[in-house]
Amino acid sequence: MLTLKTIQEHPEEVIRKLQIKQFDAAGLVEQILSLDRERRELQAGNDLMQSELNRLSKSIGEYIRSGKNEEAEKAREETTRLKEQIKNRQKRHGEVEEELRNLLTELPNLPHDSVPPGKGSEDNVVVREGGHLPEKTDGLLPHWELGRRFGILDFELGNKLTGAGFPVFIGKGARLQRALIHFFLDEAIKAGYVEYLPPLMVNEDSAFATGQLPDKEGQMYALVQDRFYLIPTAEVPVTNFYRDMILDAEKLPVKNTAYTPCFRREAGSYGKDVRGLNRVHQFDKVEIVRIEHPDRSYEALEEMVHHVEELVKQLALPYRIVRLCGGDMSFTSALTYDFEVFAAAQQKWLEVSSVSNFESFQANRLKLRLRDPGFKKPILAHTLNGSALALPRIVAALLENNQKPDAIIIPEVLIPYTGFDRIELPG
RNA sequence: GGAGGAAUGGCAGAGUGGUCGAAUGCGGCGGUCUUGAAAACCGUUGACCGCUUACCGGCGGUCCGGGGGUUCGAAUCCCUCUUCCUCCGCCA
Repeated sequence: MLTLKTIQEHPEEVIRKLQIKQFDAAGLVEQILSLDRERRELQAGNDLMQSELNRLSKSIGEYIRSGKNEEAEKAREETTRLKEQIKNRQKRHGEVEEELRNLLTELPNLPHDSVPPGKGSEDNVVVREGGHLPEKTDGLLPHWELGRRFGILDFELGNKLTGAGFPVFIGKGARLQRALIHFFLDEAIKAGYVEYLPPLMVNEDSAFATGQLPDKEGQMYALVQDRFYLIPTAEVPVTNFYRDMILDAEKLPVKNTAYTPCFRREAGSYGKDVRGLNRVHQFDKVEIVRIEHPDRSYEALEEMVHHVEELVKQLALPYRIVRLCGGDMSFTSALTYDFEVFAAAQQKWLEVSSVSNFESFQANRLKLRLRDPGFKKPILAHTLNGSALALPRIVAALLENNQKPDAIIIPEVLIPYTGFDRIELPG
């Protein structure tokens, strides 16, 4: 959520910057500004009347204590009239405030100056590539075939238990999952992140604060009876730790990491790139989350990109880093880098990580602030997060890229975690 | 699941209808003293909204777990939800 102050002080800049995100904000901005004027007017009037009422109430007390019952009765009558007025105006004030809040939550975050213009993924800018693309790809099997052949991954079984998009990992396949999670967490801890194991369900307040509600409600699995939501990413619980908090600026940065399963309905995304592990409803992910001082959040973003890059490098996967264009960015992000790895059999780039700086957009909803001696009042913190990493597509690429006719070779860095260096055909 | 108790400022903890944003202690910040520090003493110490102001600031409003109610007036009374504690039952 943008702050009202930003909109009041730079309305034309807000409109111009949101154009880069392919968002026409002119109408909304105007509505917000006029509604805010109304809100302030109402409040000024209400405060005045409330002040008068408080004064009268006090005087009644004094009259009664000094035995002036007649005066007390007179003042009492006056308050009845005043109270009626206040009640009506307060109702309107409340409505205006709610409406204002609703409108504010409709505005996306402003893109950073370095965000390239563009409409969709074709306009994203590749900032760096690494690893080696496979030389020959003839005859390579896609990972869903490999999963079946090697007996490590079963989609039909998941279908039977739950439905499409809930794969079951078996034997060395399951072990590989666990190894990857362990490896990713160890690397994050080495880089100074504190590990958390949070709840996998959150309440409405949490879902609202990180922006899943109200817009992306349809993307989450809801537990209707208890009004909980299954988390679509660890970002939700781990960022919500800091809801309604004022942190000491000196105690920054906050660097947290968490492994969680993630649950996504993926409504409306059927039909394209959904085969196998490319898009599933439940998957494992290690997330990194940071809370930073506004002065150094972009420095932090670069550190996070570097961290994720080291992970894909160590896994020896061909990768590229793209800076998302305005039209392809998320609602809440100011700047996002996506990581893609190349899956040799599908001959496709698969997104495995998204690293973003939300600046103060998320902090404003969270009411996450910093006490900085340089400022009289608490200032909004900056929040960032990134996947480090999401498992299914990493597994897809590992299987496809490391396949031999009779085995799948495990990357060296994972062997201490898996306890084996290859997955062989079942006997 | 049953019975009882509780939720107050960064923390501890007083306050059971009016002058209470709230005693007191601790912590934090500033000062006196000191070569420096500690101790002691003095002062100060929340968030949000609005009006005002060149700035310092000033004025008004809201906030005592959340929501609703009673009352001229609520931290205090009533209803409701949430969380925590004690006891009993059940259970991994």
